[in-house]
Amino acid sequence: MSTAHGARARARIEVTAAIKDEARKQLAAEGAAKLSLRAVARELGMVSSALYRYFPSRDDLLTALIIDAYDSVGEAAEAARDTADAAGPVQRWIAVCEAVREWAFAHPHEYALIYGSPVPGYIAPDTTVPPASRVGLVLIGIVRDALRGPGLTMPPLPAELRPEAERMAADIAPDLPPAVATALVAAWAQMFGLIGFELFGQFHRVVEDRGTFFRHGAGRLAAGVGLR
Amino acid sequence: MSTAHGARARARIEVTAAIKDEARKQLAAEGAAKLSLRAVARELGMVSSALYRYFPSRDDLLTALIIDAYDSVGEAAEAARDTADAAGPVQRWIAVCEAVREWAFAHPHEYALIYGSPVPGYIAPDTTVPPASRVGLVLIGIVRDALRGPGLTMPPLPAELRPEAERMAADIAPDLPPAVATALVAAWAQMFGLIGFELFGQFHRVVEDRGTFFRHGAGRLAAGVGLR
DNA sequence: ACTAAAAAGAGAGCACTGCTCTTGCTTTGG
DNA sequence: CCAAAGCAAGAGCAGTGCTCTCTTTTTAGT
Repeated sequence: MSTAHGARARARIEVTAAIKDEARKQLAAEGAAKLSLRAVARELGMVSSALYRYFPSRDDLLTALIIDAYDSVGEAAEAARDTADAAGPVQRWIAVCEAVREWAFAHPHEYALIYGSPVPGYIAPDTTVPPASRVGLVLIGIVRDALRGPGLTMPPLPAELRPEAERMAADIAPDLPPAVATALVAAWAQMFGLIGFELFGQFHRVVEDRGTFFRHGAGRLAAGVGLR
Repeated sequence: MSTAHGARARARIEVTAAIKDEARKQLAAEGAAKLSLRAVARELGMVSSALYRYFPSRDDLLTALIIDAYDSVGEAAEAARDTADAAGPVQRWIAVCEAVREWAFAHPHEYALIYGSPVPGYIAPDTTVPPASRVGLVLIGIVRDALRGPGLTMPPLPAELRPEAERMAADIAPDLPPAVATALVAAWAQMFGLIGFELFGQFHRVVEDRGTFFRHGAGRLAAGVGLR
């Protein structure tokens, strides 16, 4: 077991969690750029150098927060999918999109951390890949179900894109037609375009009734993938 | 004239430009977070406090760079529109999208500055609004031209979105049908979703032939607005 | 059960940051 | 011609990430 190694290992887990919690608090309050190791340590009543026993650098702390954020938004998407279980594919798609949007507005700085500009010089380790895929996998699942249920309207696929479309489909969802997989990836990115523009203020003085606007946009994305 | 105020005013303009140039250099090299007033001053052979005569704070320098970046990408979009003058609306739309994408990859840190996460605590002054509108205005212009030329396929507009759609159209392009204006705003945000995801590494191990993928995506956005 | 090794905390220190304040010098305009 | 405004320089403050050394505590092997 992981608790087999006595009191020290247990303490380590607790301290690590406390550091992440405090860091998340500061992240939510001030954003990633103002997240300070020294401030975290100060708040926890420890000296700054002691913190380096748990996270070798500020970037490592950020990486931990990034993974947690991906898991958090992924969980929100999965929960929305499960709640809208009985509804049709389009309704479930929209429900998931709205859940992601709501998560983004509840955790703006964490959203910025994972979907905004990457911290300069920072390179995400491969550890972040699986958590980062969760939202995409939810969307893939909805389309997959639709394929076995009411079917899909096949999106267009020009000849020049066919090789890449087949490669992508084989990579991310071998049971989906290449045209659908391609449209899905595009819709996935476009959804975050809508959310990001709204969250980062680009809709200022442009869109007012943003909830309705987004709901309609999400529906059109679903149509673009072929859901009906 | 602006040169009426003698040598001192001229020097001020030159020094201001030199500061912005050096700042842009550092921005391109290391990103906004590592842009340091002291380093800029050092490189220019002046002491850091002297720089505050030109920009009252780091944020003010960033604001100047943001405005320049918006103007730069706007200019790129306008140039692409003018070059593709003879082509049809869809071709011109795609040309503009590709120009924006190319600008983004030529100036990744400037792109992150204006379309990525806003600097925490930073609030964009209204001075940035007109430059920020230029890309959108180019897209509006293409759709407007299409309306007077080959016509448009009207995008769907649900009843619940009609009031907001009419508000938006009146605000940004009174000569466009509300359904078109709404689809246009969405397509505008979605295009930056595609570009941002590619630029910020979300397509890592997902999309390989990204140029072809984007070209097709831009075309589908055009279709979503009703261009044909 | 004892001891060598590993882990953890504390503190000082380095090089850097944004920003302020004071002190002189130079250009400008009445 | 001379006061006023503009500008540069330097010192200094409070903060940052990170490293190094020193001491104490806990673990693990014989």
